[in-house]
Amino acid sequence: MAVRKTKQKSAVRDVLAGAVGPLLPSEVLDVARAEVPGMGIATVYRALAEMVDSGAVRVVYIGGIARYEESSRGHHLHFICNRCNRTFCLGCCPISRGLELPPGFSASDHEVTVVGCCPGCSQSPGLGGH
Amino acid sequence: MAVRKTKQKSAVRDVLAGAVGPLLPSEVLDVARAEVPGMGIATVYRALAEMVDSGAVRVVYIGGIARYEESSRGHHLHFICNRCNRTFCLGCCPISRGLELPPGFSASDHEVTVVGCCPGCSQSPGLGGH
DNA sequence: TTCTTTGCAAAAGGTTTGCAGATGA
DNA sequence: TCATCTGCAAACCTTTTGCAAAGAA
Repeated sequence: MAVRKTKQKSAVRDVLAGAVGPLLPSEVLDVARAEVPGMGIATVYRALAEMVDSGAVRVVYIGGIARYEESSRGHHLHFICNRCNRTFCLGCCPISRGLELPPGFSASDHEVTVVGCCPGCSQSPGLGGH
Repeated sequence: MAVRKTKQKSAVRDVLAGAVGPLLPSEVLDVARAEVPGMGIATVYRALAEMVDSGAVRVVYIGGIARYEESSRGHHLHFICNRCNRTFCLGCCPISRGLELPPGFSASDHEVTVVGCCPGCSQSPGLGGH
């Protein structure tokens, strides 16, 4: 079960490295195809799964939809604009600095996602998608 | 498009009222069938959608999976045990009391989910599901 | 009666898997 | 060489939709 290096996996890694926020598998494929024409969606899913397993990539669920980003970016707050549907990575997570749980509960992970309106859409009412 | 009252919708409402945390549609169906034998999953989805639209029920996404709970419970912190896979509603949400966003961003909603080990599983190592 | 709702089955997404051929080491 | 990886297509699963029959008002 030796892991091999392929141009498809490199493409996926490059796409995530160049992204400004977590991406959908379909978005990864669209960009990766510029590097590897004819690449298939199954390959994207398999590459992402391998990277998540190795810890290089993290899954972020926003509104029930999985998106992927480099885990080297560290834990942070995600923001999704409900007009243009774009995702952003904001500063530090507000609950990383102290989360109080009732006795008996221990946390191993947490997710925080904020939904709202981004600066671009705030300035141009009615132009956003969706 | 007058909304009618049916035993199926009452069953869904009763199930959510008796739940200790957000439920999956399939879990709602399992319990609702005790009240309405032969009920179908499509009816559950339609009833839940109607209740979400009316504001009576809220969708909670945990690990990319949609669960439903009464919105009358107010905004709070969700906890999912990674051993027994049960969900819990904990106290107040830690970021409701002050969320700072960069200039230009405005929040209309947010989700916080914590993953970890619940009191029951902490006390009986190895017994949990999954 | 009349229009909404239901259950069934098919359709629709997104994700995963099986397989034969291509390819990295 | 040869085990891993890829692309394709089919399989899966959850959620949605079409439709005829059942049911609320």
